[in-house]
Amino acid sequence: MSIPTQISDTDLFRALAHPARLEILDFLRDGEHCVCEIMPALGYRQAYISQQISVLREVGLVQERRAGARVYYRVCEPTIYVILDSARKLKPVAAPLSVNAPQKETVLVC
Amino acid sequence: MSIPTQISDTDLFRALAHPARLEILDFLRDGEHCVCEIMPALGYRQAYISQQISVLREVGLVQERRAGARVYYRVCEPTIYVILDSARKLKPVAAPLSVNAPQKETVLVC
DNA sequence: CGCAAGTATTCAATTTTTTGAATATATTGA
DNA sequence: TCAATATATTCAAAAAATTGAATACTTGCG
Repeated sequence: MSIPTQISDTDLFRALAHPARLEILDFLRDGEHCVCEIMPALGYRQAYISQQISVLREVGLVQERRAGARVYYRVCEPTIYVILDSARKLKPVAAPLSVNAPQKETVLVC
Repeated sequence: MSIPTQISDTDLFRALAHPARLEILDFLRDGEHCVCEIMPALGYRQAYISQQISVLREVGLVQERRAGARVYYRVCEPTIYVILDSARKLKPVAAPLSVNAPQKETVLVC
């Protein structure tokens, strides 16, 4: 119940390191949506979506707006889309690991 | 032992969701460094650094260059610094959660 | 009030991640 | 070849994340 004064960068990345949460964030790109709209769009159970959204809320990525029995969520940090898009633009150069020539040099003991 | 053809965005964020790995990435901002340089700079054990670097390697963020007994690591995806810097620029607005006025509107059953 | 729709929370079992310890591998030089 | 330096890997115990199930809460309406 403490007021989350400052969210650490690792906490933010942890929140993003989850497929369903990324789907939710993507679904909120065009503005706010309530859980009952997200549910059929992404095909998850209601409780599951609430759980994941609560993680996004904890790190301050989304904000809620109550409208009757419904709660509309919206991303309150547009910067996360910069982050998401940058992450997806990363090249898939994951492997090669070109081990170059030994490159003789003065070797000092660490 | 498979060739990591494509790294998912969640895998990338998972790799970033760790304080020591972020420290390593930050330390590599100014270019390549070997484990024995990272060790004293960050104050972690050798094996620990190797473990964390191996995670960064798996997602293709760093590349190695052997020079004698040493292995120099460098970030091969400069874009991650865009991501890191963007993440840190996020406002700490994590809490307020201004629950607005109910805002009467036509309510449809989901 | 009582019910139904919409949403949130709690709990437990499973899975994954973390991390220290031990050990293995690679390279260089005597 | 042996020893020393540098790095990587393996393993197991602890900690944390995931997720389904059950349940609680909130709102509006009759």
